[in-house]
Amino acid sequence: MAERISDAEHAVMEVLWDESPLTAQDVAERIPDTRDWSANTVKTLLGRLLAKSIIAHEAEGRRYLYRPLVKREDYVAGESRKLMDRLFGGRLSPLVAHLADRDALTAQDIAEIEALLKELKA
Amino acid sequence: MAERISDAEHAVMEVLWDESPLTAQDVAERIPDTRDWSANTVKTLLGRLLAKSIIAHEAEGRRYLYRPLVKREDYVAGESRKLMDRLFGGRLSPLVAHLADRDALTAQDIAEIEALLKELKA
DNA sequence: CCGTAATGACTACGGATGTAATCGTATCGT
DNA sequence: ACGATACGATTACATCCGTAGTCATTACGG
Repeated sequence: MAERISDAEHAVMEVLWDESPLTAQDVAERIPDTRDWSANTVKTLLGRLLAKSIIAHEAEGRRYLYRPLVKREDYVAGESRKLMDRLFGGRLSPLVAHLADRDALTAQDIAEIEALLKELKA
Repeated sequence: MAERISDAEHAVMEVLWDESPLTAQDVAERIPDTRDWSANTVKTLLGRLLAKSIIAHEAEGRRYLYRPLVKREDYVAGESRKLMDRLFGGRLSPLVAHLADRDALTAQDIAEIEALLKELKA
């Protein structure tokens, strides 16, 4: 189950998380243009994701409709945690400190995070 | 310059960031036991990091002392930003929301982050 | 019915990665 | 001086990844 999603595969997943089920062609069309992929490339990636049981497909006539089996939520949670563990000893505050330091924060971000924390304390 | 550091290479870097310069053998000894690597494996990784100019070596007698050329700070910043961009549209607050939600932050974590934000607003 | 296009399956292939063995040489102990 | 040893350099090799081409089959237009 805990199969790894590669970078290219992730691009496919983002499409399917955004909308599903989709045919292979639909997926290919929705891949951001910055990735200049042939339709075949997308099909290969769908095949690999299938093999890893990260997505599933059901026949629709002579082709397939693809849908995610893994929730974006869970993927994102896993990746975030891995980063936090690997680079920040599993603690969130150093991560925040780090990014905050590098001026990744707007005033709105700050307000949002503060609200969040207030919520947590309550 | 912007050469990628693989996962195995990262383990080597952590050792060198913690203490340097070190000989290949010193590095091998300091690799966490969970990675059950032969000394040769470590040397291969040092060689690859050298090739990518992520570390440097200077002769010490008939062997080398290795030291990082890239600061951990910078590496960590890059990785954090990549994650944030890839999964959270480049915004920090959803990341915090996510991790906060999934895992109890200690009161201390909360306090630390709040202090940080207060600092930023000032 | 027949050629053509669409579609999934299979195959390809260079580069990165994880993990090491082997080789050549310099050194150290005796 | 000689054999054992310690090192770096070179080579190995299976797997994964990015990117795609080719093949077989089926449906569709004419």
